[in-house]
Amino acid sequence: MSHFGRAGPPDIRDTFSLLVLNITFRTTADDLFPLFDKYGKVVDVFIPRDRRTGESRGFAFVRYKYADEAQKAVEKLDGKIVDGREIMVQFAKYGPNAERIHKGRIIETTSKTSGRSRSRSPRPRYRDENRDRDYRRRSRSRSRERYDHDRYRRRERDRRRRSRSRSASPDHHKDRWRGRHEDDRRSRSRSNDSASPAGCSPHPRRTLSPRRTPGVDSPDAQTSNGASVPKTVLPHTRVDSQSPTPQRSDADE
DNA sequence: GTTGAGCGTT
Repeated sequence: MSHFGRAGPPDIRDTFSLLVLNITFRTTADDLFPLFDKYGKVVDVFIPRDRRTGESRGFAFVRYKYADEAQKAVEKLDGKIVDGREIMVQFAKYGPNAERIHKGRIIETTSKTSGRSRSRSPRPRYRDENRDRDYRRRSRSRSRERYDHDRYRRRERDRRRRSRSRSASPDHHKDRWRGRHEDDRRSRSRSNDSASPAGCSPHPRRTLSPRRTPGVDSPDAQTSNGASVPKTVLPHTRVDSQSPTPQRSDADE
């Protein structure tokens, strides 16, 4: 819907993509179109938004037909206050296929792309010396190099679910959260097993149970009882990932 | 209702 009625990339044959950063989260392509269209022929304006939340990610792609117009728009709209925020307009360094593009234009053909190598690390070359615009306020942009895109990923996760600070008392909190957010228990389950600070959540259940697999792993069970007892899985397992019904299991109040 | 580093879709 963000497009002008087009589905997917319309035509990126000789178009120049401009990356608009620092835009507000509520800025839509319709708001940027008239803005960029005034400086040149805008072929398409696309604003990547989250698949889950559906909100804008804070940047947009304005595709121009000519480089001169795009360049002009960069100098004109770069640093412009849009929706109360200072946007940053610059040529896209990466194409839709995560390929290197020159001046917002794709230099390499998509057929030549051997996999989408988004590794943009070993390329701290030209950055802005080519740009005619002055350095206005790029204090964080510099430091951004040292940071990896991991931070970006982490931020995305936070977007979905607030920062779950388990530093407090996850014991009683966990129970409450489990009852409210059962859809995210999968994520927490992985983390809780991977990262478990000492003294936070001891897992005595990890110890070998006296009876686990009757007849195969626990010959002791049948020998002891003298007969294979069809004992089902005990509630001690407490699997909060396959039990959508948090009925009384181990913690009966 | 929030946040703010970074590069994209039917």
